[in-house]
Amino acid sequence: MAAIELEIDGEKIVKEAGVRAVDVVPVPGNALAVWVSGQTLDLNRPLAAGGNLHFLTFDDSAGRHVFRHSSAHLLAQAVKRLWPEAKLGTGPALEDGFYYDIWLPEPLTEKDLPRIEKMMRKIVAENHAIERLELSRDEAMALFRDRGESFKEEIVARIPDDAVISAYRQGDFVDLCSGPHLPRTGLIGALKLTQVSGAYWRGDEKNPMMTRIYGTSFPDQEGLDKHLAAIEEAKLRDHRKLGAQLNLFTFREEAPGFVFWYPKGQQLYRRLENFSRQLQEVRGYQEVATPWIYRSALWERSGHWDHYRDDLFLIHRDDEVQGVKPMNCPGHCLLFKSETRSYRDLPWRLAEYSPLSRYERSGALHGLMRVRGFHQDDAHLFVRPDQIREEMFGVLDLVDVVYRTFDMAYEVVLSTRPEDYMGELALWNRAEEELEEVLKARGLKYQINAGDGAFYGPKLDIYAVDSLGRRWQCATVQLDFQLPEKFELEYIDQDGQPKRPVMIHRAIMGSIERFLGILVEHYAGAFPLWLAPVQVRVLPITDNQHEYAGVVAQALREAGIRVEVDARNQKIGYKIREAQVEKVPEMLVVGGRDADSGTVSLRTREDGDVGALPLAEYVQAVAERARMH
RNA sequence: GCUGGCGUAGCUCAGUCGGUAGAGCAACGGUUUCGUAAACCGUAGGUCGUCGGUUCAAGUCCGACCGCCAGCUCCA
Repeated sequence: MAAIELEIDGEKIVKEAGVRAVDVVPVPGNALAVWVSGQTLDLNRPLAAGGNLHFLTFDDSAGRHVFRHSSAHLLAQAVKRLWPEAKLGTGPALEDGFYYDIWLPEPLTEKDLPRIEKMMRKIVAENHAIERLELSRDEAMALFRDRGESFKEEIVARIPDDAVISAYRQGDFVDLCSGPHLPRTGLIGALKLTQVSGAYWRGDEKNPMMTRIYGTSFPDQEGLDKHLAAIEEAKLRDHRKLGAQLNLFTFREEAPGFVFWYPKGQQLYRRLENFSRQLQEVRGYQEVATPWIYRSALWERSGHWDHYRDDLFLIHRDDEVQGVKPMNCPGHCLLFKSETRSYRDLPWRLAEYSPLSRYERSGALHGLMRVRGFHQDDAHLFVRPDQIREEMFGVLDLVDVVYRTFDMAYEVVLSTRPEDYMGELALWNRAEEELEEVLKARGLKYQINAGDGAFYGPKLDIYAVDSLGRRWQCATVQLDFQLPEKFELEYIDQDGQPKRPVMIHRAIMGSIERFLGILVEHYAGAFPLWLAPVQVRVLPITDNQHEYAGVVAQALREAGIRVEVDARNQKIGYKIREAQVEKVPEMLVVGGRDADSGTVSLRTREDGDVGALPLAEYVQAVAERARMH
């Protein structure tokens, strides 16, 4: 056998070809798989050629992926033992767990999960070696036919001719899989099945419904416990739950998908909207308001009728059909057209916060995150082609200010020309180049999703990262070369000739409803002082301090602070508890001592009792704190 | 929209075998006047999601519909 040279952590060793990574691993316990020459391989896979070996552990995302993928196989093996007539679909690893789609003769419920977990643990204890098999297509077909795995046969049939067909065996179980996998089932130290639901085979409603079982797994119990605690934390932060507890909003079955804002929620909502107005005014945006119902001819012209019709709320009156707007762009195009525009008028930046409606399918509705009636911090920029770069720069600046204000990091994805693009290729190329230049000029790291742009222009999607590390797509910036065509928009250029402007669709928060939902979860309902619907609550200790509490509140109101007095006949501990539960940022306890000396005893949501200070001093300080954002 | 689960007081939930509705919190009334996370006593509150069916009798069993939850799908 030929000798091959392997490099591990900078050290070179020479071995015979066919040596396995597991034979040369420096720390045997931790390694789950190996990264060599651009691919992850099983530790047991014989190495044909030399190269740089990097051993993957649970700390590597690729290592976790292998671990969870093997966990999915373990799940399938357990289910097959319990229900031999089960037929396997597919079972991939997820970001922090795994699932397996399995056809079963009877539906499962969560009550069945402990039984399956128990069987999984048994198979872990049996500690089977996990072994890779390479098969010809005929062998693979025969193998899965014998086992009654009709879905697997279907997958085998779809594998391209030049691909290697592999399967993995562990004890009595074999699954079609390209791998890689853990060397032994015994490595899966802690696991939990989390939920069960339905999913169509290959994601198509016309196909049979499979049972999808979700789970997660870790090398040890500690990791699993931490993960489950994090899930609990996320549940506690669920904006639907907090929204009800904090009296921000509610939903009613009389209007599914539409929000009822309570005064405190509306206060927050207005705050966000005004924050956006304030930023945009400074940057030369002009706010407009355009109609919210248009005759169908408008939607035909804009292209919505063809592409978006099922999502429109339609109104049939007087033998004609009208549609409630799902977005503002057509209205803004009509405004642009209403006068002759000069090249000097551009860029023209139109902002609008009007209500928008989209008929989301009933199963898609989800609290504030997916509604049928909403508003966006929407704007359209009508620009000359030579202005694209500078305007994009300005938009990204706005994005940066907004997300920094809410203490959120963000990630940018550039989506480029799809195959079915429309418009001039030269314009596309130039625009894409300029977008990249702007991203680089701003020092932003970005990913490219080649071919994922809209047919009418390339776009930037911006993902906000919240305090739990979750990503939310909020801001989006889309160049549009098509809508100006459809609406025959023109400006008169310097040379006296009519030219076609480019449109930039952009939203920073996106849907303000949804953004507020994200903020509720991001802050766990404890909004920073400048946003909090009630900034200060005054808590008189007895009825004797009601008059003084009124004086305190009035002084704060005059300083622009949103303040409430809790004048109920309750003990101070009760009032404090309630204010804490409602996450009021600052509480002022006022008793006889304070009334006599003109002080307030400050207690903050985060730090508890701070102590007494003169009223005037507090008013000035809190007004200062409330300004910072 | 599809599959599964759920729907009882404002909220969180109990309600056995089909026999006619229950608790805590909140609300309201009273007592208490209190210094940093829940005082005490009392009162009131229900078309058991809606409609239909089975039954002497339905919160409970059956069907349809509505809404919510999870997932799928969708999100030009």
